[in-house]
Amino acid sequence: MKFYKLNTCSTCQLKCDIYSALIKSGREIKEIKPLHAHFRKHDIICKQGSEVTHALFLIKGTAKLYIEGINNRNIILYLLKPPAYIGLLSFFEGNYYSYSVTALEESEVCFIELKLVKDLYIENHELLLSLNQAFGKSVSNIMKKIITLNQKQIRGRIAESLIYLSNLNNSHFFNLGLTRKEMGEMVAISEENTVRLLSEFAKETIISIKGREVEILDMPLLKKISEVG
Amino acid sequence: MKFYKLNTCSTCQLKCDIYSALIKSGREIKEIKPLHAHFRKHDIICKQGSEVTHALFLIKGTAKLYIEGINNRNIILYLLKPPAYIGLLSFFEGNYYSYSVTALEESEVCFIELKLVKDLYIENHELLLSLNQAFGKSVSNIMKKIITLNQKQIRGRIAESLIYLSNLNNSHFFNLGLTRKEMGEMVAISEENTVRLLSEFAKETIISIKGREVEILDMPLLKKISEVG
DNA sequence: ATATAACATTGTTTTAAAACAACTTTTAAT
DNA sequence: ATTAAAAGTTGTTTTAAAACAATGTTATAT
Repeated sequence: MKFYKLNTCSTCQLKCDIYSALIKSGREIKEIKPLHAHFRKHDIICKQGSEVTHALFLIKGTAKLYIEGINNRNIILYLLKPPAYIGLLSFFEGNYYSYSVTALEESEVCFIELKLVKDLYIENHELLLSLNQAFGKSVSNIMKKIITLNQKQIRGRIAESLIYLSNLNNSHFFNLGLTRKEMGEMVAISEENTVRLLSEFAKETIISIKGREVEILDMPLLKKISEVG
Repeated sequence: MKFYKLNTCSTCQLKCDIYSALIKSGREIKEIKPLHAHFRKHDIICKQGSEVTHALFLIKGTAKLYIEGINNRNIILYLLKPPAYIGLLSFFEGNYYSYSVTALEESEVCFIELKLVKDLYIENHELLLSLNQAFGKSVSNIMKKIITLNQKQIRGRIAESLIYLSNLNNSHFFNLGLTRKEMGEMVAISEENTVRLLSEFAKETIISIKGREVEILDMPLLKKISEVG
């Protein structure tokens, strides 16, 4: 986190659930004291094992959420684009993050004091329910991920992550936004095999790839590959 | 589920959080209409993909919670012993179970209408918070599991599951309660390698095993093996 | 009591994917 | 503009674990 500034919700374009809850609660906006922090590429937004002190909300940019494993090997669970709760999975869990989040590009994050959020959702169960919804959705995705990582072959796994990125970008044409290594970390594949498979898919004209610019040429086939394993 | 009976909370020895919330809410106990169902060994308590209609609470017995993967290959996430919320992870998520739960021995499960629980926790955020706590705890365990499954070698993984079972039973001497195949499913190892490793550990006098009766003889070494990978 | 199915074991072969190595290209910093 | 450091690529070797195969053992049901 290189620099940050105090912000007010009034000037923030992205009205989050917490803001709505605040308004409903009849409290003063100034009570919220949101801190907007800027993160540069590669900056750590929150660190596995560290204490959860604020609710974090991604306002701008992209970030990767990953578990830090053994021998500096990471597994990326998913990518975050605004609006997104960053600390969500660790939020109810307890006091420490069970994963890390790092900015993939210039990003902006709103820090809201945890105590305030807790006070708010005790008054306003709608907020809590909406947090729970998002929470549960993540869990469901993680279940699918466990199966993918353990039971699909690398070809199917790479196919799957290409589909994931295509959905995330709402287009068959998109920029990876990740290094080949990170791309591999999304589905627990070595960097080398990631490169190899992307080239393979390109040679088979399933995708076209130039640098990090990808176009999916045959989505049905890609889906098939991803399903078979 | 072979047979079941209507029960009242008054006769139930295991006073759950839902019961406490009900009392606090000032409602009548009879409102809760809990259905106690008996399950035999191998019976499915809830099925991946099916609708979530009740809150399930394990009262007696043991059950395995697992994801059904590709080609009938399952991954057991954890075992359940009373008192335990069964449907918890899918509870907030939405309408369908993202995993299955099956009884490992004669078990008893209390079914409580979902609507009632939701009404209750909207009135009583303590209930919701306690559900969330348990929920978050599960998530944290799953994170660790992902790393274990992907980054540890089978020796380390078997060591880990032996430690897990030892903790679950609060003793260095316990009955596996699982077939070798299921034991393997806890850490994504083939049945054959599971057998092999258990014999190997026995030969190295790290454990002693006769049938399903296990005694851990050298816990420090087992922990070391589990940590190294 | 006997048959049948489920569970357990052990040695051997195959295979998928990592690791290694050597090199090129791109990007960032001074 | 030059150099250093990331990032990307491709062929080869190694390895861990699954799959296969064959057989033994223990439950379970009739």
